[in-house]
Amino acid sequence: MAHPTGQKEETRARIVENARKLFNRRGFSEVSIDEIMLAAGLTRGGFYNHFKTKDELYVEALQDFAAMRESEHRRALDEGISLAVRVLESYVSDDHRTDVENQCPLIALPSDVARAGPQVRDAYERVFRALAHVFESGVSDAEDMSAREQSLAIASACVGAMVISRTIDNAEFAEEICLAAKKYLGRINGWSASKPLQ
Amino acid sequence: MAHPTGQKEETRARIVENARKLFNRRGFSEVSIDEIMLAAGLTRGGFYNHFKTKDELYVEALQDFAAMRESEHRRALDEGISLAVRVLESYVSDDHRTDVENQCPLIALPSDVARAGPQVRDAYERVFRALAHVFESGVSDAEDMSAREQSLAIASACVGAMVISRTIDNAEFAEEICLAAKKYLGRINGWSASKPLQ
DNA sequence: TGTACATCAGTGAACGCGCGTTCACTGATGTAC
DNA sequence: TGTACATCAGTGAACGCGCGTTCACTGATGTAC
Repeated sequence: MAHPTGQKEETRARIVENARKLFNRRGFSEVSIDEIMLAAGLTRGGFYNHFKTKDELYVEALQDFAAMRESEHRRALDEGISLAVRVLESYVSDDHRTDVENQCPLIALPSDVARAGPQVRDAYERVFRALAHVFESGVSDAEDMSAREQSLAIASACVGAMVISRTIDNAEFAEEICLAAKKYLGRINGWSASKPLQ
Repeated sequence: MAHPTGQKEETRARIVENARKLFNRRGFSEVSIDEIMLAAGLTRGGFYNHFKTKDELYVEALQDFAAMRESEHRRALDEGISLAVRVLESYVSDDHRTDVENQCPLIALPSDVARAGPQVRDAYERVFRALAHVFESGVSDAEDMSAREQSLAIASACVGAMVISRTIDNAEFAEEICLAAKKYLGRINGWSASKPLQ
């Protein structure tokens, strides 16, 4: 080893982070390796010291996000915090809509992922499961619908509202959709910011 | 005019239709003009007799879909048919999920459109408004939420369920999400296949 | 009705360009002695 | 402690390839006479 310990890992992480942000903003195939490396303060050629292919980086970027979210949720759970309300509030929000770089990839990349390989799709599914899991703990089993079923519907509704509002050009209408969805879901579940569960 | 009347229009429509299906399946930038023209039984070079750029075709494909849906809805309205239930049933369904080529572009192309120009995004918005409009007629104003607000939430929830379930690799899970969302939305609104509104 | 001509939808080769990937090289830094 | 050497993360030129777009050409068909 003729290099400082951990430097390679740090560089790799920097590439992944910059890639995630660029992918979020402009999509997988529209972002070149050149751009990613430049954003990370490096040059084209070095990419292949870290990744075998561009696809491998894509998987990595999604897994990274999934792991981050999972550990956030685990931490909150350990502290006994009920997340359902606060996740709904922050996920389906104008801040989240406009913060493109750090947006949830469920929102930023659905079409890209739908056409990608199984590893990429698995990583995406993992992010979705984490989101649904949060809601599952915020609802109760009902006679005609299990908490799990409800959580899948709620999570996909959150994603849908954000996907649509990110795609709509008209900011006012985008915001309206965002707010309507938040209100609708909160109302159904008896959730509100002022009256959090537990 | 040294050519049969309407032939050029017919050819153009064939190109648009094939493009729409290919875009739905694989996305805008992943489909080449060569492929589209081949699918329409023509060769590369002729494309520019019909369109100035590839982007123009993209707009056309979306507008075509929007117009089709709008006229379908108008026809149903004229016949006094309430569409909310039947659109929910058919939109959030496994048939719709797997029929990739004829799928609603709201589901197939959100990320692509989010990065496209204003004309493309306007055409996409038009498709969404048509969907929301259908639901608006199926709900009533409530004390805390107008019918319009509810319809935006419902429409975006439908799209979300389908976007997620199309992206998920695992068919069983995809189907579960689809069914859960349909059940959830139907139940909230007192809609069911056996008990349609009106 | 028959013939010469004009039109233009469609053809296919060619062009630039950008991108993913490869590769020979560099030079800073850790290690052996 | 000081010096020679080995390593390997990072560099940047070069490669193929595919794609959007252009363009000179073709040939079937409608029109003029």
